[in-house]
Amino acid sequence: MGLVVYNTFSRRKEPFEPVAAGRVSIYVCGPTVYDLPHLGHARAAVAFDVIRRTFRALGYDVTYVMNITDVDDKIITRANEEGRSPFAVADEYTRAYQASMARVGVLPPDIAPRATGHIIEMVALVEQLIGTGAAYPVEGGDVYFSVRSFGKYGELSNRSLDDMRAGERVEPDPRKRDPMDFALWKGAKPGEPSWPSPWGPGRPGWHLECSAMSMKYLGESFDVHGGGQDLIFPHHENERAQSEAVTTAPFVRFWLHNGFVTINEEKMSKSLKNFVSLDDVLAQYPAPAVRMLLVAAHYRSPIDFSPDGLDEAGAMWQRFSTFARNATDALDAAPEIDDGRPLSFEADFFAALEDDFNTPSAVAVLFELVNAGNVLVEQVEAGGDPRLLRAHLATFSKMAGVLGLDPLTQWPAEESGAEIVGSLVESLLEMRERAREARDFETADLIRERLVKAGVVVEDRPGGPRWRIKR
RNA sequence: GGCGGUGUGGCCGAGUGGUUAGGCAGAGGUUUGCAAAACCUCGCACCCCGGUUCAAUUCCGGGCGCCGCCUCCA
Repeated sequence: MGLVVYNTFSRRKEPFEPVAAGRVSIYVCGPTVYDLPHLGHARAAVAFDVIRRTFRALGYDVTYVMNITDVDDKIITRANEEGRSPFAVADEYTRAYQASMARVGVLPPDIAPRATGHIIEMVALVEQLIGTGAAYPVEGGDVYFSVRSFGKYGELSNRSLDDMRAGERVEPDPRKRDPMDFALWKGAKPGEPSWPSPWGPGRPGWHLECSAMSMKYLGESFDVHGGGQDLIFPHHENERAQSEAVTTAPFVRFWLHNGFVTINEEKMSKSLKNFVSLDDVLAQYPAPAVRMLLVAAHYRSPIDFSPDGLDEAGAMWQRFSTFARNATDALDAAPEIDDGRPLSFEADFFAALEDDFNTPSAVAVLFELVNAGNVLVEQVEAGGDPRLLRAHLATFSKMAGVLGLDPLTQWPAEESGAEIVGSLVESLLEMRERAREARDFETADLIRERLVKAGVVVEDRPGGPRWRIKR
């Protein structure tokens, strides 16, 4: 089979072939840190986290870079509103972003470069662009990129400069040669953070950092560049223009873009003020449910956010985690034998992921395994051969882990005081067992009802009761 | 207006030229002191109109609906 990936550039699926055999270099546009991350950020982070894990599972040596944009108009605006330094704002929300993403199981990138740490590289890039005639400085310390100088401008987003001119909405800056020219470097205004440059003190334009940092860490040509669909134009178009105007080499082989999270069928975004912060969602729903919601749809499709959707995703997750636990318990009582035979589920699972990271199909395979596995659990509990179940559980763990949804290795109890709660539940269950032994079911049921009310589900098993927290 | 995407059973959501997606919810059953969990069974879906074909939800053409980008945005 082999991996096939949808490339925004060609607008079709293509067989994946990396620049260097066996290795994959990935650059994903990270957040501009001026506010708390919302569900949309989580969607992008999880989408590319799964993509990254898939590459790894397929045997590639992966280098994964996600930047932090920590100098930007909005950060400055926010800092001014709050009367503090832009650096403090950026630092606060960088931490918030990293912490929130970790909560939904996103692995930290191999490299997480910050724009402000790469001013030298960016200035050098601008100098080279001026040298080739692709950029020009103007009065006021700004430097612009000349889109007309780059013949391939518009190829990525599939639009022509002439068509776009019709859509001009703001009156063009008279200093620009073409209205579509964009700023590589912005001359400093009073009160703004700035760095010295040949064109006077200033700061980098938004697109510049990604060109400078991706090429620094991954080379002039790398394999995968990712981000939200809203970044295709102008951000990625401009990045490509800047980069290739200097190197003349193909900047990126595969452009991947994730779909949006919507609310009431409308894009979630800061400007529409309809966003839900990730932390707010996590305060009400378990993290694995949130991740399940994101993984149960294809990464290029929109996902509509709703409480019902999260509840359903939570139910799906419950089925995963219940199986893992039931299987583990059944196997604990069984002899340690493993015949190491690969199951057909594994081939189906990876075939799904190799088709443009089709996580919904992959999830379906996991459910099929869970179903077969649950049947085996009962057989093993009845004294049957544990080998097949052991293989199922191991395979399940491995595959679910590729999606970042392995109940066995992830999602430790976040609740503070979990141990205390645990011992209290155990005590109550002990009393309930005594009541049950005395056939005092009234008392036994009362205890169980109270526990259920508190969010604890009790399961009576042949070997004694078992409980779990349900939200 | 330009460009891109999309329309699947109550809901979410894959996919395919003729053969079971999967899940959630719901109904019945097995099991259980009762539950929970699990298992079994059930609903015969593919926006509309043409066309190609022995056969189309799947291909082609047209139409309608919805979403996104074209300005900062994951």
